[in-house]
Order: sequence, then C-alpha cells, then structure tokens
Amino acid sequence: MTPSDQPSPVAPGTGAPPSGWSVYVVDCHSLIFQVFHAIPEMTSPQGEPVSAVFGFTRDLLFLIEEKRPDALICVFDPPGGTFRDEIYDAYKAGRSSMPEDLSSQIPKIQQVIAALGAPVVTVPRFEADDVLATIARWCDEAGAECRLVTGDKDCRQLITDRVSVLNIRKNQEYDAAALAADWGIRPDQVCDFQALVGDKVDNIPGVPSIGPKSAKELLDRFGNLAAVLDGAEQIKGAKRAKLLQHRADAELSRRLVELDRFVPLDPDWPAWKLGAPDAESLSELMREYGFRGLGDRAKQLAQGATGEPVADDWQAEYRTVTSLEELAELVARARRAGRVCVDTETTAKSPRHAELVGVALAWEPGEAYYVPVRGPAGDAVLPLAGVVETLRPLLEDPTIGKIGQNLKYDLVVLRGVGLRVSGVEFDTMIASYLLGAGERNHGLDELSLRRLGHETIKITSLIGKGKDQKRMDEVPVAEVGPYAAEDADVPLRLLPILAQELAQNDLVQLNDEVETPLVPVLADLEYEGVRVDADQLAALSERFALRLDELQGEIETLAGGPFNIASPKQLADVLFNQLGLPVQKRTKTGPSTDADVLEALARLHPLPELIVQHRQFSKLKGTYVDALPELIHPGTGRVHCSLNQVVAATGRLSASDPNLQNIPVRTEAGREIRAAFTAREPGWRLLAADYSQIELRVLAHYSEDRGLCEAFASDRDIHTLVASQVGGVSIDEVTDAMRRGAKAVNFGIIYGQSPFGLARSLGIPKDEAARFISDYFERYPGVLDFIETTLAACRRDGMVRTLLGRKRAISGVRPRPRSAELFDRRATPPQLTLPERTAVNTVIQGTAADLIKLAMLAVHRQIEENGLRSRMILQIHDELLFDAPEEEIDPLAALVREQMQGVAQLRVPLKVDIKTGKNWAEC
DNA sequence: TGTCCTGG
DNA sequence: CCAGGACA
Repeated sequence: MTPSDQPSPVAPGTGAPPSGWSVYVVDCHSLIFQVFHAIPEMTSPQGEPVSAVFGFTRDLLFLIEEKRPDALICVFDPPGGTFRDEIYDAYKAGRSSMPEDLSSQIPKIQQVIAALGAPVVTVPRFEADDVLATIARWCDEAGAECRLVTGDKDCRQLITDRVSVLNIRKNQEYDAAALAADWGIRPDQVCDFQALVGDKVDNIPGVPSIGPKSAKELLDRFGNLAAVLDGAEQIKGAKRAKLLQHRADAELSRRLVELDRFVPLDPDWPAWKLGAPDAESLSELMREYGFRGLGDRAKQLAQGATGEPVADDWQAEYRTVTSLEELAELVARARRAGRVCVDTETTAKSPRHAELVGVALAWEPGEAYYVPVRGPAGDAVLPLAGVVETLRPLLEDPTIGKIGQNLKYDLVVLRGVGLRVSGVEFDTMIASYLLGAGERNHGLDELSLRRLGHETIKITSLIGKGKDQKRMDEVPVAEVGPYAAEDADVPLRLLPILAQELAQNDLVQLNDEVETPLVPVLADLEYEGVRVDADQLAALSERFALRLDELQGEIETLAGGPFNIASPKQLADVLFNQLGLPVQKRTKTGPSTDADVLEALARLHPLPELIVQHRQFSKLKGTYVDALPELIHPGTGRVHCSLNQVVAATGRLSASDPNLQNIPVRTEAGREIRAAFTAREPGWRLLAADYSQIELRVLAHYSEDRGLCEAFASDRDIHTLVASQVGGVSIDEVTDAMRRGAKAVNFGIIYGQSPFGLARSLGIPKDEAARFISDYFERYPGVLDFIETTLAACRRDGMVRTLLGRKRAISGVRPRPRSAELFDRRATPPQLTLPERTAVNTVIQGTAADLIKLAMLAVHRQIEENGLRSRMILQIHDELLFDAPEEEIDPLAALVREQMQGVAQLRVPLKVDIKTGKNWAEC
C-alpha cells in the first residue's frame, strides 16, 4: 500500500494510470482458493504443504509471460472484518474458514509475489473485490485496459468496454458479450441479478424460488431491481408473493453484492509498475519449495528482464597444468595448505570400468587446477605414470585432508591407477545427505545452486546426452579444464557452509566418525568386488529358458491361445475376461494381477500357479542370470557393484549395477543363482556374518520391555518364544501357524504395519490379526510405549533420530493421545498413518544401519591392523560378506564376530551368525 | 509412468 | 517400511 506520508500523485478519487497501460489486478484469495482445490497435495522438500504456492506462482508466471502487463497488482483481503460484516452479521457465514494447510502458504505466496516484482495491496475494512472495483474504475475513466483476475462472480458488475474479468483457468476473457451469453443480462444489471438470485456460499439471501432464469426474465421486463420490486404486483404466480415478502432481503442483498468503487486508496502507479523479478530470491524460493520447472521459467524470465544472464559474481581462477614440474610445484603448495579437494574426470560412470582422463585439484576457494592425462589427439596431456608419481606424496599422505564430492568414486578410480588415497576428511555429498536424508538430489550442481547460488557447468554441455554421448576423453582439454576445475572448487566453497549446518544439527560426530570414515571402506568393497562364475550362469540361463518355454506352452494351452505373459494388461484380459475368474483387487489402471491375487486365484484354476512360476523364472533370468555376466569386469572376473551411501532415507546403504543386495535366496531357483557367486580363487572361501534379528533387538532395546529383553537374553528362537508368550502356551506347544503369526507381527511392528496389512500378509481375517496385535501389546507393553514416545517426539520436533543421531524429517504425525488413553489402545491396536509408520520404522531400521556401519569400520580396521589378506566384499543390510584365504577363515570369523557384537552395548546382546562356503549358496 | 518382484 | 530393476 502507498505509505500515507507520500504525496499522492493525483487528486483523491481519481487515479488514472499512465496512458496506454494494460493493468492486471489479481484477487489473490480467490485465485489461491481456486488453485488450492485444483491441485493435488504437494509438499516442499521440507515437508510443508505448497500446492497453492505452486499453482499461484505458475499462474502469476503465466500472466507475466503471456500478458506482459504494465502493472500486476495483487490484492489481498485485509485481516479482520469488512464493512459488509457491519451491515449484515451473517455475511459469508457459509464460507468455511481457511484450512491450516492453506493459510500456512499465504506468507510463502507473498514472498513469491515480492520476488516477482509485483505490488501487494490491502485496504483495511474493504474486501479485495472493492479494491478491484476501484482500480477498475480508475482504468475505465482513463481509457486504460484492465483485466480482473478472479473467480468471484461479483466482479462481473465491473465489466465495461475496457474492463473485463479474466478466467485464468481457461485463459478466457469474460466481457459483456460473455455475460450476455451466460446470464443474459448487461453488466449494469449484475448486482440486481445477484440480489434476486442470492448466493448460498456467501450467505446472500436473495429471493427464494427465483433462480438465474427468472431473474433474467424479470430484469428483461423491468430493467432493474427497484423496478422489479415496485412492479411486483403485476407479476403472476408464486413469485409475486415471494418478491413482496422478501423485498427487504433483496434490497439488503443488493447492498452486499454491490462493490465499493471508492475505497480509500491512493494510487501509486510508479510503484505498481511491474518491475524486474529479483532473480536470486526467486530462484532461491523455487528451490526451497522444490519447484524445478517453475524455477527454470522464473530464471528465464529474470534473464529476459535484464537482457543478459543472471548476475553470478563467481570469481575464479582455473588453470590447466602443462608440465610435471608445474604439477610438482602445485603438489608442494597443496601439502603446505594441509588439504586438497580432488575430482577425477573419467570415461565412464562406473568407476571400476572407467579410465582416468584427468584430475582436478584445489586447496583455496576460487583457485583450481586441472591435470589432463587423456584427451583428443593433438591436445597436450601429461604422462599418466608421471602424474601418478607426482601426486602420490599428496594423495597417499593421511595427514593431508582430502575433500570432495562423492570421493568414493575418485578413490576407486585412483586406486585403478595405483594410488591408494588416504586421509578422507570431508565429502560434500555425504554432508548434504545427513542434512536432508530422503531428498533425492545431492549432486554437486544442485548443491552449488542451492547453497552458493552458482550455476555450474553441466556435464551434458561437454559430452552431450542421450544416444550419441561423447566420452570425456573425446572432449578438448580446453573445455574439460574449467569444468573439472570448477568441480574441485565448488566443494571447497561448500565445506564451511555444510560444516556449520552439520554442527547446528548435531550431526558432526556422525559425519566425522561414521559416514566419512566409511567412504574409503566402501571404496575398498567396490574395488574388490565379488567373483561370479559366468559359465555357471550361462548354463543356468539355458535351463531357465527351457523351463520358461515349457511354462509358456502350458499357459497358452490353458489360456486357449498365445499372449504376452509379461504384460499385466493382457494377462488381466485372459484371467478375468476369457476365463471369467473373479477380480480380487484393482490398481489405478485395471484389475491387479500381483502375486497375492494369483495365489488367491490358484484355488479356482490351474493357470495362475503357472503364471507365478513363469514370472519367477523370467524375473530371475532377466534381472540376474542374463544381466550379471554383462557386468563382470574383464580384468578381475568379478562384479563391482556400486554401494550408495546417500540414497536410502533411513541411513541404509543401497546397491546398484548390479544390485547385489537383492540376489534371490528364498526359492530353490534363487539359491542356484547364489551358487554362481564364489570365492575369488581356489583355496579361498566366502564367509557370511549376519546379525541375528538385529531390528527386533533394536526394538527390544528402545522399548526396554522386560519380556522382550529377556526373550533375547535367553537366546532362543525369538518368533517361537513370542508365539508362546503371546499365546500363553509352552514352547513345545507352539504350532507352525503360531510361529508364523508371531514372526509376521514382529515384522509388522518394525515396518509399522497395520492390522489390515498383517491380515493380508498372513491370509487371516482382519479381526484375528487385530487381536494378535493387541495380545502382543498386552504382553510387551514397552513396545507400544516406545511407539508413542517416538511419535510424540516426532510430532514435537518434526523429525526422528536414530541411536547415532542420524535424523530424518517427517511431518504429518498426528497429535498423540494422553497416556491415560494408551491403555485402551492395547485392546484396539493403533492404526498408524504413513508418516507415523515411517517414523517408527526409521528409528529401528536406521539404528540397525548405524550399528552395521560401525561394524564395517571396526572390521575393516582390524583386518588391516592384523595384516589379513581377507577382504570385506559386500554388505546386505544385516550381513557382511567376506572373501578369505582358507587358512584365515577361523581367525577372520573370530575377529568379525567380536567386532560386530561389540559395536554397541544395547539392553540385549547382539548375536552374529557366521557361515562359510565355497559359494554364496553354501553360506 | 506404473506394475511387479527381488532383497532386507 | 525401504530400496533397485525389468518390462510394456
């Protein structure tokens, strides 16, 4: 609003905009409500609702881009009442108040408006509509074009030759012609029309039994409301009585719907002129809310406004090294600095299959060096061997801190050229992950943009994308240099920012003592890899192919013709249309054909069972048997999967290329695949050490439940024990079904499963499952207390933490019941919502992940200190796999057990089972 | 992109 | 609950 001490540029009451202007006025609350209801729920990376912010920003960007207004005035309703409340208490009583999920977005929307360079106007005691009416009048009087952006029908009374209402959803102008086609009246009759018809939502009474049609007829005949009311006597039928009886209502209605075109507002056209957007804060906001697409549009808009790229005061000195002498000099300088940021450029994404193209080094922000060792013919590069030897005293010195983004990658690559990098100090990717577990993008480009406001050179601008990508060694050194140097510079600049944030979030210890030291350990695992017998897989592939052929034949006979078994759509057609089997459940796109459904159908027809088998074999063949040989490293004969430290929101590792964490184990065919994973050479064996029931032990620890803790202390089969205690029978009396039930409940608790989910996974009725769970809570009361304590803390803090302080933000946990109500909940098990289940699961699964990470660090160190040749080669959540010379098996087993069991002193002992064999199936 | 399946 | 990957 115009400050009152500013002299008004025009006389009060008149407010002509500069000539030739096109003025857009937005009724913000109207638009916000529209988009809020039109757009499905969206949350920002921080978990706050932002769907209305998104919709509003999108619409405003659309207006700016497409309509190019000279002024874009955003009008908000004032807080508190308006003059209409003063003349009629029931005014707008029918409108529900704004939901919290929406009102929390209003300040965000106002930030966006400010960043876009548009003014916000509010006039106390006057609704936004009245402000629209006033500005519309000014425009009309001055002959300026004015568009009113609102969904409110009241504004139709403002329509003139110059003023129209813009329907932004349909991008249609609603003018006098549209009004005539819609209501059949003129703009000057709008108030009278609405006074007769009324409006339920705004609690405008109107005249009962008069709808749009009769209102139009009356106005056609009499011209306006006053004439209609005066002439009511001449009207025939029931309407006459109604009009006479509700004359006062109609007159009040007219006063309510008529907008005030003279609100006390001083126009300030210079200030209202749509300015250039504030690119920096705009893109910052778009990133904060997670609007990627809008961010790009906003950026373009900002560039268009200034005619040049967004200012980015990035000062940097990047050089490409041209001689080994120069490199030696740089190494000496880096050593003096005591730290170095490293980034390697290579020919491939997989570090084990990649060739080194160059190394970038930096130790002071704003200064970085690129050392090329490969490049297109004719480009000057340094000899690899010389570079390696010159870098060795820098990179292998543990006292020189190594900084970088995804250092594990560089460690594996450099190990490939004979450099064992030591002294890993800070990895920006890991810091970003610890600060925002569950966020998908921890890439350097994103970090730079988000934390430094600097747009980095994209790799695609060098090597292109899609099918005909170049390799980095095919890109001229002159282009690679600045790109690589920047990738060494950026982490250095990010470090202080991230380090401070880690400190603020109590994550320093977890970062410095667990996650960062784990980087070289994981690099070693990846570097070692797992031996796979390609011949065995080839034989298996043939056998599976034969079996699949057989199955396909049988299936087509039963189905009465060929079809694509792999297509759920075609399969559904065969099962439910051609065979007429009953549909069990539906997916978004059609009847479901998943394993549960097929199992249920198997009792009615032989086909589903065959489908299950076919799916199983084709899955195993496609995902493992045929894919694995492709990934075997020609030099090592082993597969070197990638272990990702920053993907899983709970703190677990994940594996890919190939994912060795989901090699089959439950079926016979799956175990045959495991048998193809072998020790690396004759005389070596595999050793698998897995934590027994680690997640349940974590649950026992947190719950402090006597019964559960004692169960673990007794070292008996936990599922049997729980079955006997919950069922109230002796251990010998526990049946198979009871143990299965207990096991399912145990898992259900860890996964926060609902009684419904439990019933489904066990195939028992829902009330039976619910009773099982309540019996469980009755027997182990500490478990429910733990769940409630966890949820209360999550509700309070907006996040949960694991044993080592790893945090995960979770919003949406409902207010917790008072403790008195907990007793009831033992009788009727709690139905947890998704965020609540996630919160419980994260604490348990994340703590288990913490423990095994500690174990990996301890075991890795011990193997090194004891000079063993044995190697850790894989982690599968609760299991560690080792490749060991036969004579080391016993000492290794002892060492591994001791270290794994000793990582933490919980209220229950940690138990480790160890198995060895020539292949993984034997373990 | 959604469905299904493998593991924990 | 959380992941990765194949397939249509």
